[in-house]
Amino acid sequence: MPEVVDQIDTSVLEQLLGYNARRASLAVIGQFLEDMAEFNLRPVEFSVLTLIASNPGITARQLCQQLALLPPNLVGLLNALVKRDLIRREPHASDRRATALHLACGADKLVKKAQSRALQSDEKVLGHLTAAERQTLIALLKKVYATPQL
Amino acid sequence: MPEVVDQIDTSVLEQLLGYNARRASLAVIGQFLEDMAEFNLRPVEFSVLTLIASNPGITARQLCQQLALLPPNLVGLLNALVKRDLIRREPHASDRRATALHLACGADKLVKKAQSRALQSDEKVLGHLTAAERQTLIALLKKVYATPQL
DNA sequence: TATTGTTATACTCTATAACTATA
DNA sequence: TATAGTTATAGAGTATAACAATA
Repeated sequence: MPEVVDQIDTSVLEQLLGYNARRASLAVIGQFLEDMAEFNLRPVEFSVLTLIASNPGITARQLCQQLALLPPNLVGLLNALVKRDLIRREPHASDRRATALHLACGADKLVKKAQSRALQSDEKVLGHLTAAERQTLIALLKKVYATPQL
Repeated sequence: MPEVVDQIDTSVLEQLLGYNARRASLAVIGQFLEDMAEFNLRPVEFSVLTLIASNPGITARQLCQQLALLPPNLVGLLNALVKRDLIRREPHASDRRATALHLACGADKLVKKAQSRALQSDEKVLGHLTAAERQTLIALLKKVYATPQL
């Protein structure tokens, strides 16, 4: 039993998926936060704006399902985006309980810029991976979460 | 512009590393929490115990660096593990400011069981991936976080 | 009776400043 | 002067219960 630890043995942790996934996520999110600071967008806000841009009229419930958010936690986020004139709430066409979410006029420009910046952020983190490796990585991540766990 | 969204278009998000990494992490951590409930160990507690087991005498500062924790947030976690008789704090051999962390007597048995269970948990999440795919996934995740971002 | 959105609230996780004792 | 550990505290993220309006 060594009295003083100099080199840390992480061999057990390093073979576990969760440990590696968490450390990779920290690296990706850290770079994302840095690159998105100019737009003042956190990852969830970026995802919400992107889904609204690609799916005009989407409801809060659909956003919650897609992004694994709980409805009470989405309310304040949407309020903030409305206050920043990035989105607007409109009456839903067929369900008067729901609200249809749309980008505010002019917000599509900012969203496009942010999306381009997000791709650049990925580029930084994945810069030392080949194109094939990147595709493989994303495909394998999808395979992890896109399958019913039964 | 569709009035009602039925099928959600996630094509933009799905090409981004952060989105896929987050969803994969949620799946992995969810399974981990379920499988570790019997031991009442959260992911961070499991990692701390594993590092102490593999590195007897490791200091709190070394744990913080390895697991990306902030010192104030580790204190309570270690206190709880001491109270549960899983670890003990001992004087450091060469630095009287530091404390050397060790597993408590008998805790190695629980840690080994938990590590075995963690591997089983990975097995569930990765069950539909081939052995080669799993190795590739972990290797690529390491490549993402183990490289200087410059 | 079930669902959408909302309020209020609590619990966990993460972050910062400041202190002590040692180096 | 710098570092290891600690305290107190604040903020962000995530969770449940309950309500009004609508299906």
